[in-house]
Amino acid sequence: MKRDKPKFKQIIDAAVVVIAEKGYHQAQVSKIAKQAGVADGTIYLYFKNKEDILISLFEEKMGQFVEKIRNKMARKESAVDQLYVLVENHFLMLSEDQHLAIVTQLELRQSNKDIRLKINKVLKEYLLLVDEVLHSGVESGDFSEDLDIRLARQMVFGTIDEVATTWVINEQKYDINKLAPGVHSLIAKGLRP
Amino acid sequence: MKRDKPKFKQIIDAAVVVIAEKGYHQAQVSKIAKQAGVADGTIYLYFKNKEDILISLFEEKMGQFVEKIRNKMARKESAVDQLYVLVENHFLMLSEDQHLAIVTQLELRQSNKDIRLKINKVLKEYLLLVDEVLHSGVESGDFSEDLDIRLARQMVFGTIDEVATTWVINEQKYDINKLAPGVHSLIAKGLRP
Amino acid sequence: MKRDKPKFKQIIDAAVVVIAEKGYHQAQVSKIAKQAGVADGTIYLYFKNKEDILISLFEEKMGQFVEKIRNKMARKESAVDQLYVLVENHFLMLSEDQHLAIVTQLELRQSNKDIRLKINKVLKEYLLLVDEVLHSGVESGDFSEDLDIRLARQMVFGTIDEVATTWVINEQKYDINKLAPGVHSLIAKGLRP
Amino acid sequence: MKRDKPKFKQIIDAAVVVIAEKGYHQAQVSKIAKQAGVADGTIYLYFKNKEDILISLFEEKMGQFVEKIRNKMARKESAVDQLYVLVENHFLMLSEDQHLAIVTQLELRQSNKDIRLKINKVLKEYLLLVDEVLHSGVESGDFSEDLDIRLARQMVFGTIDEVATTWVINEQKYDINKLAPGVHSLIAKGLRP
DNA sequence: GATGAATGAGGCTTCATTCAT
DNA sequence: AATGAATGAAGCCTCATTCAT
Repeated sequence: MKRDKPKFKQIIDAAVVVIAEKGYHQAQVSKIAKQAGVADGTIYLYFKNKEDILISLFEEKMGQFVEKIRNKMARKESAVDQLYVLVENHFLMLSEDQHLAIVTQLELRQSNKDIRLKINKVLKEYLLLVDEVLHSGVESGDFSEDLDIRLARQMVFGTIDEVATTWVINEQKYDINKLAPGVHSLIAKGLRP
Repeated sequence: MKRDKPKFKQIIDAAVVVIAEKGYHQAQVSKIAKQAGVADGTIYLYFKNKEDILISLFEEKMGQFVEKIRNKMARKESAVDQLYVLVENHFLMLSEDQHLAIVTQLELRQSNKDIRLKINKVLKEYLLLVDEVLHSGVESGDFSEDLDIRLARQMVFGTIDEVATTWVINEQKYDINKLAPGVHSLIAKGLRP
Repeated sequence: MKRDKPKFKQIIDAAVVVIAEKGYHQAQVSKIAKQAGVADGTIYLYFKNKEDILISLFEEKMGQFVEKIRNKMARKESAVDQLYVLVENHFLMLSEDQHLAIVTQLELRQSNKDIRLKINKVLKEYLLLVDEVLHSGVESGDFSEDLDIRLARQMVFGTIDEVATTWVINEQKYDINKLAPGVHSLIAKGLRP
Repeated sequence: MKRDKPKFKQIIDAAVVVIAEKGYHQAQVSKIAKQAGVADGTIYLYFKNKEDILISLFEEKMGQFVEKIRNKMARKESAVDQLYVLVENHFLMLSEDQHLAIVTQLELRQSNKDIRLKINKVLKEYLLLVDEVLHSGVESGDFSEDLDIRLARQMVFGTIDEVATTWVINEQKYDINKLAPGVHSLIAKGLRP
């Protein structure tokens, strides 16, 4: 499987660095190849085309992201606590990889519609995770029983995403992890019965 | 003043239509010129460059947007009611101009970092409006006294924006105006003392 | 109409020169543009793509070719004489434009299938001309009454084309016009009753 | 000798199949290797480069072709009969290997000038065969004594080749063997005293 | 003021060939 | 002898912007 070969990850990591440092439109395949330490043509042994690099990048990183959060959330009982884990780790993981934060919050958003549609599919996994917490919260009575799950999910994701994007736009000058309690509080209160 | 000449608005409106219908990356200057009924070169009598069209577009439309909402909000006394006016009219104005909704929620976001930074400056005006409501709500005791205004603003805007974007991605199939009460409720509860 | 603008012909003539001198695979668009004295992009104001240059080239030149020969043939009464005019002028026109001869006999034949199919359509016009002569010859009794027109056409064209190609491969060292009587004699005898 | 090892022929036959089925420009070395059931690198143990495959292909196939026809022609006495054998077997051998017919009549002609020049050298053997028939015909009085051998050869080859090419372009829909008498008649009459 | 023909820089991708195993 | 992963050169086309009319 291509995804398991070292060069696959090597190229994806190179793409993250190049896009973060040079910007989406300045991230030529040749620059990514150079950063990865391979020839231009080698890229195409592992990826169909440039678009495929970006989508794979998102799949790979977002996949780990969702899995990690899912695991950590499983250890908490209450939906409110799970929600805290979600917010906390979302911020934690962005702050652990500054390049990736720039790429996902800013650069990848200027990709064309095709790429964004495929990225959205990957994102669905994350949104499903949010839905699960919301459902379980409604059932346990932690959250309002007439919660519109779809709207609530949009509030949760919209808020977290906006906070993250603002942090990246401000060049990650402050510690986003410190914002987790405040964000969680705003969200959790909105969801309460 | 160029902004007041008929062709200035004519070109901006043409840009909105072309971008909404063809997408950001297919919105060439020549297409905008054709839609506006002027020659390519004429564009450059009214705008410095293509980037300037997009920023002016956002300034023009967002300016009217903020002004209208500000007026309507002024008629309400409580911060909670003002917040409702904000949400309601944000959705109302997007639903009144489907092309503009597509442009601001989807297409303009794939512009490069430079343009997005300048757009963000225009957006500040709107965010200030949110801040005002939040401040007045804190002062009146409607909202929690230890509200982190910055975070709260990000929740308000992030939520509204995410709801709007989701609606546009879903091709405006449902009536976004009907979502205003639910969105307001989620937000307002989050802000409560 | 684009075909009538001076730059259209200018670019086609440049293409003939470049292809003849550098060869089909070395005839980059930028070289053609340089030879034509225009910018690379200007090519694309007159032609859809590189393929379109080649097809237009063939259409333009072959069109004139067929028309001239048709006019000259009209002045002759007997099919045998018309056939002589055909052979004579085919050779004459190739010898008048050495570059074009190289392009049509050698270089254009290494184009891909798509281009060759479109070139074949243009060639049909020429083959129809041959068919007309053959038919009239059969009717007048100059040619055998059980002539298989299709086969006869293939002999006529195959022979003329082979003679022309051989002449070009031999770098046009001898005067191809002098071969017209011999070629005509071989062909005409083959067609006789 | 490399030519006698099984893989040599195996690769050439694979090349014929791939070129016939995918077309000249889609016949990458890797596809030929796959079809031959060897690794890409193995090709280069038997051939200097890709060009060498194509030329060897033509040599190999054309060599057999000429030899077979020469043998069959030897059994006939008169030049006219020998000419019939030539035409008949030329068509017969093309119709016996449809892939090879496509390759020699259509695909190999889009190779670059270098390859085509080398192919022409191989073709010389065949043309010499034609010359021999023509000479013997002139000597025996079957053909005109002032026959221009060079021109006559071009007529013979040009006609046969054009008939064959037309048949391949028409996807070998009809039986080319049935055309041999007609073609022979056209040619032989042209050569007569 | 208005036009629109002309400009020209810039990057993704393919594929013949090599060479360490 | 055989493999196949890795290499890297090379060119078509788009489109924002200019400027002579």
